[in-house]
Amino acid sequence: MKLSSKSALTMDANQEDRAQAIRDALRDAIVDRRLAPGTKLSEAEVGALFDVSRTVVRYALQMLAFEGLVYSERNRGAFVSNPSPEDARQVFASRRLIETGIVAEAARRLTKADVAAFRRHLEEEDRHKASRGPEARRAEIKASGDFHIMLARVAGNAILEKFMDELVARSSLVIALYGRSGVSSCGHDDHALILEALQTGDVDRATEMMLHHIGHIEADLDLRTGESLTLKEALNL
Amino acid sequence: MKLSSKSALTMDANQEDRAQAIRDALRDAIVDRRLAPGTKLSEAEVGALFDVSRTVVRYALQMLAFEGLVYSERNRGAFVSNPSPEDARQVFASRRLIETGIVAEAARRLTKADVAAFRRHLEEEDRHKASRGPEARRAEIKASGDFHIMLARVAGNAILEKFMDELVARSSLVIALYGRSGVSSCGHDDHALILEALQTGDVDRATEMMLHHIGHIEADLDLRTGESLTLKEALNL
DNA sequence: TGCGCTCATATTGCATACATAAGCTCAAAG
DNA sequence: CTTTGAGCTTATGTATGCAATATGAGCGCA
Repeated sequence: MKLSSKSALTMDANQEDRAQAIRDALRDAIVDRRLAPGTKLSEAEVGALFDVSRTVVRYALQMLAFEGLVYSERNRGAFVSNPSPEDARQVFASRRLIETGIVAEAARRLTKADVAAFRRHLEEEDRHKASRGPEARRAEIKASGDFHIMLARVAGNAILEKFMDELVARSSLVIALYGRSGVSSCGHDDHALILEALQTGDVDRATEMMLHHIGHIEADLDLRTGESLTLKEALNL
Repeated sequence: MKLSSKSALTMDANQEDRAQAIRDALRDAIVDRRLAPGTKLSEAEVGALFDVSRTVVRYALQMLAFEGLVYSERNRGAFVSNPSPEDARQVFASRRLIETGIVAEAARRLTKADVAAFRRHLEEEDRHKASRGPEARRAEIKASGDFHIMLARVAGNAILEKFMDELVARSSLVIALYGRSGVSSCGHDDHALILEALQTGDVDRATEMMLHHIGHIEADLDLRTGESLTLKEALNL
């Protein structure tokens, strides 16, 4: 079953890690909400879909578990994470802290090439924002996260960059779960404002913009649904 | 070969994950410098030492790779990480950022029980500091890291706590590699000062103490040794 | 009817076997 | 004497088989 080629996954020059490809595919699916929180990710099933053995699948699932997108219980298997409202708050509290530092460092290191890359990225974000349909919205959310990952890369700290990768992925899941408006991520062109502040070297303003931005995202969440979601969790478990 | 029992590992109520036990044992060995950076961690060899199959070992090695204590190259195997001076700087830059946030949050949440636990811990640290011998120094370094992990736990953010786990482990490796004085971690009773500031609710002072503390640790490193270590890297690879 | 128990089934945990790539030895040629 | 390459050796990547455990059905009993 060559379902692997159907999975939006290239698998092309596949001499490289298939486990990583599977991880990416699953991550996309989770972040895009195609896989609902609580969904069981059976090793055999995933393996059949990608035409690999359980060994490789286990490897991919373990990576996702480290990122927090999947949780696994011994002798029970792996499931798509179902972050609680408290988890969501912690994700954004962490982002406030880390992205503040990233902005400060990125402001010092920003090159003209970086600015150009950011501009291109913002244009792409706008394109997706202008388009309609679920596919465009998917792309928009992904691009929105990529902005923050780009910023982390500019900051030049590989560790913080890794942390941001994880936080962005978790954020996407949280937004998918608790997001109210469709275009939850960046209705305010916050990214453009942040870039502008960074260009002028105004670190304080860039930091403030970043905090506002994160605030916007979090404000769009509906984290007060406690009861029904707790019930849902119970059902999923 | 019941070498597993020799490995300072309990393996006692071993119905739980052996992979995790192996990971912990390897982590301790790496952090304690019993395993030199660059050392190859052969799956078969580790498996023989712990009397488990390669499957379990791979799982443990993968976890360590995620933590950054081990790096693995495809078709070549896993090796103890050999962080560069730049890596070391990034570790401490990350710690400055994250521990600042942790201190602020911990100050708000600190309970009397927490204070008591910290006091007990500081006494233990002092005991180790007073003792002589490599074993005591090992224990001291470990206890020093545990202080920061305890603090992260008090802050009540599971994500930041996980990040700190990783950063403390990486720090230990870096200190083992580049530390100048033996008692590199906390010659100044910084931990006591931090706790004191936290107790009085003086967040600014606690933050300042923390930054000083991290500064002390980093100042004790000799990160300017570039050449000889690069050579060593070449030899190890 | 409701509760608990046993057994069947499916899935994971782990070990092992096979496939494949990297490294090494040694020899031969320039 | 150096260097290059073929073949061997060893270790990793992957698949698969077996044992152990959790889930669910069916049945018996209060």
